[in-house]
Amino acid sequence: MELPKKYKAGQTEQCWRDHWKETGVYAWDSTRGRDETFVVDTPPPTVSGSLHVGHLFSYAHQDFIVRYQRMQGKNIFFPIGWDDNGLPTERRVQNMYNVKCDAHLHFDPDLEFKRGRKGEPLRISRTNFINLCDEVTREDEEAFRRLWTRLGLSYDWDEEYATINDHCRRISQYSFLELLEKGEVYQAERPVMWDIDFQTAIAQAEVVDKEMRGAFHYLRFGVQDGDRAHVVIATTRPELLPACVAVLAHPDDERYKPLFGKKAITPLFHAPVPIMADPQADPEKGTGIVMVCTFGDQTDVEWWREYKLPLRQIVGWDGCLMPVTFGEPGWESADPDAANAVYGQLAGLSVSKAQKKIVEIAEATDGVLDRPRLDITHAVRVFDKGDRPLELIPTRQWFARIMDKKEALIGQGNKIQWHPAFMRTRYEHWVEGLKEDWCLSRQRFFGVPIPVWYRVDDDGQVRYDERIVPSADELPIDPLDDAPAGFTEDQRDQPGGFSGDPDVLDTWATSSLTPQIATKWILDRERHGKLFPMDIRPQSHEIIRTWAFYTIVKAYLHENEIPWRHVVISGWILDPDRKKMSKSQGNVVTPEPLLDEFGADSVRYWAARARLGVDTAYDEQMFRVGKRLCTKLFNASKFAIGRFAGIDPAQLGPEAITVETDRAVIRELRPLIERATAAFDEFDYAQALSLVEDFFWRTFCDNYLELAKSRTYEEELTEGRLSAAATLRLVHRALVRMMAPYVPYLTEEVWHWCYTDDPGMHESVHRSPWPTLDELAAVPEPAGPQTYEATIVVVEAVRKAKTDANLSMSAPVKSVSVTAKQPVLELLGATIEDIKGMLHIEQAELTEGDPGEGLVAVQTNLS
RNA sequence: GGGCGGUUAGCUCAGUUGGUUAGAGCACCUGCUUUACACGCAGGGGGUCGCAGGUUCGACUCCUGCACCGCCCACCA
Repeated sequence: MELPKKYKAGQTEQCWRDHWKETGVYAWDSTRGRDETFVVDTPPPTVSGSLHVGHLFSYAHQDFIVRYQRMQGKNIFFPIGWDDNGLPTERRVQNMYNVKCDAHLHFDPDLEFKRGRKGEPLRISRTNFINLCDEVTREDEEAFRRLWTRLGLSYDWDEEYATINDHCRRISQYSFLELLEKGEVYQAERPVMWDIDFQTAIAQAEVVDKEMRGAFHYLRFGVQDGDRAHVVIATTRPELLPACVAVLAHPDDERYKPLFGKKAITPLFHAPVPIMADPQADPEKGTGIVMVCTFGDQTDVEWWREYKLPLRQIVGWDGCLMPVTFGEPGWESADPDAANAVYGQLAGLSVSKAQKKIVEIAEATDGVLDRPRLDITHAVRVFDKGDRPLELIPTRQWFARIMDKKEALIGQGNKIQWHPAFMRTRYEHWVEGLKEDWCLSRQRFFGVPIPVWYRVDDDGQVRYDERIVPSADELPIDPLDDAPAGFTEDQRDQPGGFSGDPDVLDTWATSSLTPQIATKWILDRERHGKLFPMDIRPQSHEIIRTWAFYTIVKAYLHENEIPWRHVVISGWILDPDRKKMSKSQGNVVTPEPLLDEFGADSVRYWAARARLGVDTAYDEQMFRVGKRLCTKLFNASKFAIGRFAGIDPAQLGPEAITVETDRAVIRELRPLIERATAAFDEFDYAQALSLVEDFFWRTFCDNYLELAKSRTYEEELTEGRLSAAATLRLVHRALVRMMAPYVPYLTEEVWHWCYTDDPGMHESVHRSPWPTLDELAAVPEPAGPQTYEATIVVVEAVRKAKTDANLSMSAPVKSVSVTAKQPVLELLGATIEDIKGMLHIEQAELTEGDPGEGLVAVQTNLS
């Protein structure tokens, strides 16, 4: 056999990719049982984002675990999907094609689109829009597919899905309908968190804090029938003054006690509002008395509900102030003309402009402002994909009941093993901190339509309480394009007809079903039963509150189950300044050039060095280290295999291992296998790698290969040469397999040089069994436990002597005298010939005696 | 404000249930063309393990407090 001279990663990778594809080495076997199957709930990457090295990192982690499990004989279910629905894609499609989705339009199958079209945005139906999104994401998916394949991720590509395809829509809509049927999903009209740019409701999980500049404005409210003329209220939202419905202070607050039960008069709008006592009012904040508006913040909503205050909504869906008229019912004012004169200047303005305007007006009006404003910086709530602060706007939305299940959901979290374990706490705290039911509906387009129609009564009013739902076998449907059974399209939005729900589901409502999507759930209950609950969910920590949480919710609501037994959490890749890599930060490193330069195996090595849950600073040096390991493995393999290649494998069984040095190194291999296996069983691929790498480099290459080398060059097929050859084969074959999860290309290459036909092994290293102690059981233990250690002590002493004399390792040594106590001396007697051969020692003298400190005392005589 | 992580060599990180002299890789220094590999080999320098207490025969490891860094959550009149 002619082995290649140099290791070239790029050339071999493509060859093995093709080979794996042809042989179906990563395919799931649907006939095998659940207990011998390892099931992964793979995260479907958001395809509209840009690719960066962080992707390689966490996806490699999953693959290490999966490849180990596969070598443990497990039937692997490792699907891959693409998360393509959602806002980022919508935005890109709108810009690319200059289109705008209009939910009132109908699907036009003949519509054609051109990129970069000028002029007014073309209004198109939801179905047309979704098709367009679908088209665009297909290109992105291709980029991911190429990258994942290059990285050597061992997916079963037959299980590929995309969250917007018919299958996912079917599963997602079915989930919604089943929960509706169970009463776990309901519709309600209530104030919800609302993004004024995307003009949609959002859920608590999508809210983030953002530091923004603001100011306290001190407004003088009049007091009816009071001893004092006014109270001063501090507010950061003066533009909401027209929406003020009450004024509150703490019941024990002496400053305001006398005012409770009386009415305050709002400045500028002259609206009488009740002054009430409430323990939630904090005397320390602002001036200790607060105005309740519909709605400034979550507490306003609570007070509004508790005290059944009237609704005075002024902020519309677009974040602009709506027209209202003071003096009309619900808009009391002691001076409607003055109020309307002021409000007339605000109506139509955005909240931020309205704020500026009302402050101007207040400044120009006597007795409104009590003192100059106080500039502050404070955190406000914004949509995680948005920019401007959220508003609370009363709208009709769909919700899933989760508030009544917090305890149960924490219980579900406790049944799951989290890796690292402390990540469970994040989950728990998130569930404990939930404030509202999960808002499921979004006023968006590229998503899974809510599969509901409503009756329209004879007066043309939509009757939201009279729902029409499709049957399971009709799914997926789009209620804006499909008519419900028993109706025809011309009855849409007509008196006596029907109307389709215009909204789509939260993307998480679909993403939370990745297990059910992959198992095919309702479509194939038997298959679902074989795969669910799954074994692991790999993901990153920032989506514990979304993806992990919602998936646990769905599994609980549908089947009262946990979705998976383990959650494994990867850390982030940070840039060298320890900032998270993200497109918006402009600090991303694109992955393809790295794969070109270092090869997939080296990049995987870099990923494998990082433990679960630990953020890692990007360091290109690690790719070089990985590449070095690959080169070393290549060269050592070439050498080791070359030393036994000409010998009939039948002669190289465990019974051939007769020399003490060989038995000693195999004794060292045993704990390595045990410890690496234990680490991998805990998903600690980083620890396993560190153990294997250390053994490979130091014990195998630096020491054992050199010790055995002289015997392997013996001309006759002596017992010593046979023993060395058998040991090289046994140890090397184990090490290649233990490195296979990390460096799949190179190990497959090496495997194919000589191990494919071994009994008990597989054609592919990736289907060959992970090493076990059983493989070594037939090799006897060395005479004593310290053979290897004592031998290395001697070797190191002689090496040091050579180095101190600035000599080459091949320089001859006249003599070495070794002093040790009897049992150790005897062990050394069995390996001394190897030591002599390794270090070119002419004469060695073993003397019984006290070595002083240490196991062995060594005296080296160089010349 | 609450919580969760972290703080070990110049850098990046290991350190198994407390037990000799705290490890690795990178970087640095010295030497070595040695028939697998100079992408290598051999050797070396470099750390009072964030700070202060405590428990213990013994603490990087356990407890308490503090400081700093990161993250999560909350507040945000």
